[in-house]
Amino acid sequence: MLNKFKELPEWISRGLEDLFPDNKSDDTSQSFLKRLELSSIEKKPLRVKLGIDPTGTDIHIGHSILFRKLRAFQDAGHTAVLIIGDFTARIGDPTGKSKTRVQLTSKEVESNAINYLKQLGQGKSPKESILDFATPGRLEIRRNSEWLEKLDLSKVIELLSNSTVGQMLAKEDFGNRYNSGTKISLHEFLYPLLQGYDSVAINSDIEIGGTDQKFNVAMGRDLQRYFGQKPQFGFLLPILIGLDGSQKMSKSLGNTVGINEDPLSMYSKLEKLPDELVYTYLKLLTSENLENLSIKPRENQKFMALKITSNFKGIEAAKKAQSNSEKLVLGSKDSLEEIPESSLSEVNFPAKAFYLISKMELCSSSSEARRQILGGGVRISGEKIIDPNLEFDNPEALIGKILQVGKKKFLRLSL
RNA sequence: GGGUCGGUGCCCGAGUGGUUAAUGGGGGCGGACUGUAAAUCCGCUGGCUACGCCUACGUUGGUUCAAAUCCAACCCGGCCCA
Repeated sequence: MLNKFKELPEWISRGLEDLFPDNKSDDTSQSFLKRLELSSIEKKPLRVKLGIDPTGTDIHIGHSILFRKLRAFQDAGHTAVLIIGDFTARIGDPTGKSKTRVQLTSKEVESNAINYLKQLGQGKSPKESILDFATPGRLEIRRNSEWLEKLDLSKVIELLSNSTVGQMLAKEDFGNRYNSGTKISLHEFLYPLLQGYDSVAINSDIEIGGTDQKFNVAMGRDLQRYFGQKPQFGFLLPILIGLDGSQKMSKSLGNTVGINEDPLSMYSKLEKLPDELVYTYLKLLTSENLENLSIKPRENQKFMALKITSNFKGIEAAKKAQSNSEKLVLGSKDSLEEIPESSLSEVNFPAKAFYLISKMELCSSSSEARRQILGGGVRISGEKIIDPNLEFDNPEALIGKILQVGKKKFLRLSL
């Protein structure tokens, strides 16, 4: 499958799912290779667009595939144009949605945006960050309210005239929703056009996106041509399947690994990834050679988890996470190097077991805590407790002990 | 705007006056097993320092000893008509 793009350098083709247009002609708006050549002849970096809508607060490793590719372009000397969709976030990308998205206020959007940039490594050295924020000329950060807010109605109508209802309904998501009788608000039709107009506003040469973005990216080409620009290339990367092994990684499905999770949690989630996905994760999220993987699935899982974790957290932290994770499984929690400590100061004594657990935030509610105890999932320093009403008169008896719910949630009690 | 159908717990979906925190499935969580997995089996799945109390079936009122279930108005969605 990599053969599909065999004439392209590895740093470009790795993980690439679709590149369009992909003609062999000499036309620099039809052949990606020619466009690349032109850029190097003219010594003019390509402008590589990636748009993010700051709708949530956490970036997960699925998103990072796109950023990794963007970074690869930066490292090759091109200019990454990161578009913060502060305006479009207020509409909400209908892509992949089965219902209308909630609209956000501009305040929420801005604080999300700042959070995103921080997660991408703003302020850090290129070595430690996901994108290169530091090298001059490699990164341009733009907010699309800059130009979208200024569009007046006549311009909007002009944009709208570039597309048809048939085209919109041909787009999978709209089509499905239309056919299943789910609401589609008119303003949602504007979204692809606005995203496309972003490409015009920044004069992009390439737009990076997930495969689900094909429609929107293609719209950018149409509009660029309409406005007399050389149309961009669509550079589509796969949508990462989440930890559940079946659905795309997405926060609302709870199958994500966030890039600002602590190393142990990141590693432990990754090391139990379904076997079928291990290869894909290695391909999309690391630069490792995929030729000589182990024949033992378990080894590969660990290798993958280690590599990805060290990508985000550094090799030291990743190794530590691996060894801690192993100890965790063997049940010898006492020997763990890093158990998060948690203070009992919020707990009123005498305290019953279920109350203690919910207060320590190992369960989401005291009822939940009660159930966990009854279900046999709670241990104090390795010893299973079965009575939710077990009472502790004072904190002294608990200090230093490890409170554990299930296999993954635990902490050491302190004053 | 008119007609019509519908809005139930994380999701889907039963229930159409009274043992109801509400059948069932999915998902999730916990336990056993295992490769820390998958598959399988078992249990749990509103909240509250709890043998009791509170909040829940679009919203607000009403009828009733009693309502998710009946009535009214309103809000939201689908479809048909304009």
